[in-house]
Amino acid sequence: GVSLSTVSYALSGARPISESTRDRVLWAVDQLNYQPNVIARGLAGRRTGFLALLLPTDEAIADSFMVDIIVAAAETARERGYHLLLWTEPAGEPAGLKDLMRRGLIDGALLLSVRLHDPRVAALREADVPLAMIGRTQDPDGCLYVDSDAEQAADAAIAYLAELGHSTLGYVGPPLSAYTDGFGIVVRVHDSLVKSAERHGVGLHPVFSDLNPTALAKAVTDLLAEEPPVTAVLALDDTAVAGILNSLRSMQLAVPSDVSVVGLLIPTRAAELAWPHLTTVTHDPRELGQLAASALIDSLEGATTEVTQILLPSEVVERSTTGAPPAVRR
Amino acid sequence: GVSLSTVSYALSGARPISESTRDRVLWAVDQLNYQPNVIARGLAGRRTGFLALLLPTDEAIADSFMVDIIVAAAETARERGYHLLLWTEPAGEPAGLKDLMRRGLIDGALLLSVRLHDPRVAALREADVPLAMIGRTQDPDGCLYVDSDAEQAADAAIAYLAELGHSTLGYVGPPLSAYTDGFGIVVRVHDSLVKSAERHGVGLHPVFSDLNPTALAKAVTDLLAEEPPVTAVLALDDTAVAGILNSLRSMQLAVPSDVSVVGLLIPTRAAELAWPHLTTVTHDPRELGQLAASALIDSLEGATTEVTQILLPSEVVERSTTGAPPAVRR
DNA sequence: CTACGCTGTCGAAGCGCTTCGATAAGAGGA
DNA sequence: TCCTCTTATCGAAGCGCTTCGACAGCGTAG
Repeated sequence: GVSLSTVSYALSGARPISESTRDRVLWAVDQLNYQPNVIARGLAGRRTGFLALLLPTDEAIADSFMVDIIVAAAETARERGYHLLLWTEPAGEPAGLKDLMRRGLIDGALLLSVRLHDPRVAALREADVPLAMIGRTQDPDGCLYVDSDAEQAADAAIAYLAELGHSTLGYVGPPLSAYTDGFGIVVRVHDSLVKSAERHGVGLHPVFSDLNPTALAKAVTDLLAEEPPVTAVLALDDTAVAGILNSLRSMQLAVPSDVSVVGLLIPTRAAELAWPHLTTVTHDPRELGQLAASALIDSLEGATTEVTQILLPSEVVERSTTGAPPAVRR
Repeated sequence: GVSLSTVSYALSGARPISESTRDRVLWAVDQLNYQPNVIARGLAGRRTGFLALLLPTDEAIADSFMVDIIVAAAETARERGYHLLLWTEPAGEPAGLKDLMRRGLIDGALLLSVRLHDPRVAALREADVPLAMIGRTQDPDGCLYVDSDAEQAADAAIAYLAELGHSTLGYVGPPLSAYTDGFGIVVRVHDSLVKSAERHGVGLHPVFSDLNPTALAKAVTDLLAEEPPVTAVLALDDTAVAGILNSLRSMQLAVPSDVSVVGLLIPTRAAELAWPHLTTVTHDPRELGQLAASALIDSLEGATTEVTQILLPSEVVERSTTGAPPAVRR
């Protein structure tokens, strides 16, 4: 019983509508089970309600918990009335990305697996598409991001092990290619570990290893051959941790009485699948996805004027792979 | 230099256009770097170019390789000019799904983690939305699907172990809730294992276990306490396999000389992360995603009249966890 | 040489919404 | 009482494309 435009205003609230009219409109909407057509709305308005989730396909680091980030982001988007579009492309050359944006399809983009120098960021900023990074570039000034606080996590791990009495630590990092490719988390964790070890006055031996069992066994052997030998091993990836635990077992070394093991930025689920249950510095992929989607939508809707930059703190959760170093050197 | 409609026909091929005109149009398109607006196209035509990827959030079985399926499906969709929309919702009550369809947003849907009785299928068919299942319902007649051939996989595993000389097998299946919830793959693998064992004249002891190390250790202990004790253990999930291998190690049992272990439907990547490298009946999540997306798009575009129903065969890949049973009973 | 069909092109309508400018109705000041 | 200023509502234009019906131009058959 009202005009088309009145309905539109009643639903969007873009212009004042009297309470009685709005009530009638809402009643009718409810009665007819009316769902506005997303496509038409996108055409007419400037906003489309689509967010792109940029998923690099040239990803070197296997992350079995990526799916948690994705699902959490999708859920958050949906709750707030947005749709998440999956866009798979090599991060190195985001050619298709430019087409995507020229098509006027998306309101914003969520970047996964951000590298220190990520060409996608430049492409998006150039096209003036709002974006949120899960991770961050080397210089994320003025750019919205949600990331793990690698510095804090590394420091917490070192402090914890130092406190336990360990004075010589090993770090099994990803293969060197991950550093040269510029994966932020890898570089930041490594650098922070080195700094923290110095600050806490403990020795740190970093090695770079592929994720296969043979390479990991070699890495562990090398660390134990140091003089003095390491009494605790840190690792960044749940696969690496599994390999390290296996290696130690096959060397007849007990965890944690001979060697302690700490997983950096490992989700609870993974920590509890390991055996013994892994002491970790925590990491919550769902929170990462959820916060990033929220922040992006906030900035899209102008809810916040400031640029959201969140570093998620982590804490040490002691499980069964850590203890005091052995009293007598082997 | 031509009319709007001519351009449209030249690009879509919906009506015959002379070669010279088409060439001019294509040249101009290329010159101007023109990208048709997906939204407008969706509004005007009947097709929108969006496919929904239905991701259940009430999923009981942790599948670390879901992300491979998703990425493969997204890549395939993109190659063929479609966009993949992530739609997360409990599979049990697909209320939001109906809204999605009423909105006229999607051309078709890809169902992940299909259950034997999946309410999503009914909802989609009622709304006349074409769908492709990754997995299949109990009675998938007339419905497009791509699934692992659980029957064949189970039979291959049993045949392989029987051939090696094992006569008493154990199967560590997921918790009973997975059966009552009706996860197709779980039920089919279980039933097929039982049938195949009978056919090959070997004993089979199925146990149902949670995925945590304690429960798995208990399951393994139970199996080894059978009379005669099992000499080979099958499992369906890579997490379960890891737990089983750990349990055996801590019982001082050697793999494969004391006990053989076979992973059912495990991707190569997971098999090679285990230690020792796991003998598996193969499973390719990427192929699943790719084929399902292809099949859905084919049917959307009327490329095939028949209903695609693919059962992907798997084969036994012998790695380092299987061998002949021990000559002397422990 | 005319009539007919065919192919290739064009113009216009419309997909379902948003948004702008305009208008009617009511409130307040002179 | 008349005029002005609000406030709530309406009508119409248009977002960028597809698609239908129409029509011009040409070849072919009668």
